[in-house]
Amino acid sequence: MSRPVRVRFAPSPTGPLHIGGVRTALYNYLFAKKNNGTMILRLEDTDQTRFVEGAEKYIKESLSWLGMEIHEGPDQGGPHSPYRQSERKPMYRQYAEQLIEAGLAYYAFDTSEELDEMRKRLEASKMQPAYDSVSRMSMKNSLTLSADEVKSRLDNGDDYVIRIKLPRKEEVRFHDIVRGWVVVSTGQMDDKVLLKADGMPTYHLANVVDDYLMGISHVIRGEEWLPSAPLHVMLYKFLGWEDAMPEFAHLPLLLKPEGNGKLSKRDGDRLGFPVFPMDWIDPKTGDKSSGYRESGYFPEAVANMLAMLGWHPSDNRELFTIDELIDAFSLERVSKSGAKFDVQKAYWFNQQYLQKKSPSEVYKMIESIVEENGFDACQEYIESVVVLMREKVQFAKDIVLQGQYFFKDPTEYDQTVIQKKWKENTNQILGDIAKKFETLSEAASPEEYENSFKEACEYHGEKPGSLLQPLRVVVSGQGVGAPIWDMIALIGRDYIINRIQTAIGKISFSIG
RNA sequence: GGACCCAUCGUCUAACGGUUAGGACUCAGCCCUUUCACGGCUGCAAUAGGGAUUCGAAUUCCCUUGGGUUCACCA
Repeated sequence: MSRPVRVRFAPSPTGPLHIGGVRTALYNYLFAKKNNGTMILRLEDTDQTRFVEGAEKYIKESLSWLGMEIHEGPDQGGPHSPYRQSERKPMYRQYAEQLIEAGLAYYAFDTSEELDEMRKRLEASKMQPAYDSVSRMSMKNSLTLSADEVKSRLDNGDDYVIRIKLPRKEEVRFHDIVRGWVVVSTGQMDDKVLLKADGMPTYHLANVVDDYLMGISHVIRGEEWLPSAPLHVMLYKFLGWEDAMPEFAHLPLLLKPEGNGKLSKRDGDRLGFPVFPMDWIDPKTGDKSSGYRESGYFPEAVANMLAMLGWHPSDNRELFTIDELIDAFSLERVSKSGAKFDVQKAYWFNQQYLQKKSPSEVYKMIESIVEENGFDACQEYIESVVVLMREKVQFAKDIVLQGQYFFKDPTEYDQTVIQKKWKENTNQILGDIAKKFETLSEAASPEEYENSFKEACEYHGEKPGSLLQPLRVVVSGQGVGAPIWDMIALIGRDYIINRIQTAIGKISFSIG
């Protein structure tokens, strides 16, 4: 009961880390930190055919971007090095052989053609196409072949795999922290391969052996592993490690926002939101998948959002820093059902974090965007823009993109506002407003601009409200934007006067 | 298809067997701001269906339906 909490995140470096995988990592991390435990990163790279250049680096960078620290792993080392399964290859065979000696596993020499044939045959007779306690007796393995033939095949160097020998009918039951008791009969399972012909272990063997060797106390992983969990339980039993078996927690899946099924790479492309934590360029095809980081999301916002997709505290709180998540997290409050991803909610989370950031933090994020757009402004000016624009946008970059008028004169003017608000004398009044502004000092306050504006309106007998939108359009080109007087004061008297004069030369009143 | 998992507003979710079934996102309206946004208030909106147990069921049990995962020498 009181053994130290040791959890692992065990991705396969076959591509970019999926956002669902990120959430699995996050839950592992939160659980570890909550219980003063250890977070281990283990690379499950036993399939040499699926190795993808850069995937391991991508995984580590993603975790680090989101603020998850790894306590033991390929980079930080640890008492159970190495942490890449390919480098642990020699360790697995002995356990497979131990099972053979105990009569709990066997050699199988079937070719893939023979396996296909067997499956087709069983399917044709409406049986489950499984390599199980029944069908194994008609295959080429150390259960059916004579001891001499097995030995000669082995000595001969023939290809073989090692399969687990499951009892014909036995109930396997285990407890899952999020799902309760799960019961499956071995009659429904098949004799899975443990050691492949290339000498590498399959996931099942490697996973169980490593979890045992590394003292893993809790296996927290996606629900897609639930069907193979009984096999893992059998392996613990067969290897005599029942007492050290970790507790299981199978997490609900992240589902498509619309329609059915698991969230996939294509959904992001189609619906316009990232499915990956960071940008990823496929080294083979060159295809680019966009990530949260490059899309302008804050790592805290992404972590917060992910945490709330499948977990919920006992109160109604939704905004949590990582430390607060650690404090509040518990596996018992993870939900059972899959969660559909909601883009709107993701925007909302990001917006909430944007509001909390200090101007200088936001400045750092958008500095490069200002430059990329060819704008020239000092930090102080940009930070003032941040203060005025921050509440209107969901992403920091939109401060620049939607507030371009802070950095350059408008070249186009919102036509719908012009059509709606312009009257014969509008240009004339705007011109008078510009003249009023000329009497102000260069460092005039927002209030002074506002008063001058009101005086001009009054002089013409116009309600200020009817000129407010036109003024905004000639100054910014847009019908909506930052608070107008603050905006004008920040841009500066001479620029504003110039903009008004340029605009009234371009905009003409027309009836209809 | 077999096995397993799941089922509360459109979405994420809350609710010791006793609540007018709560919150958040979205949407609509109002207030604030002489615009927009933020914020505040209000509204729309759910226990998949059927049985059983119980004084009482969203909550326990069974069936149906629906959805999901998984059935490789991939993880």
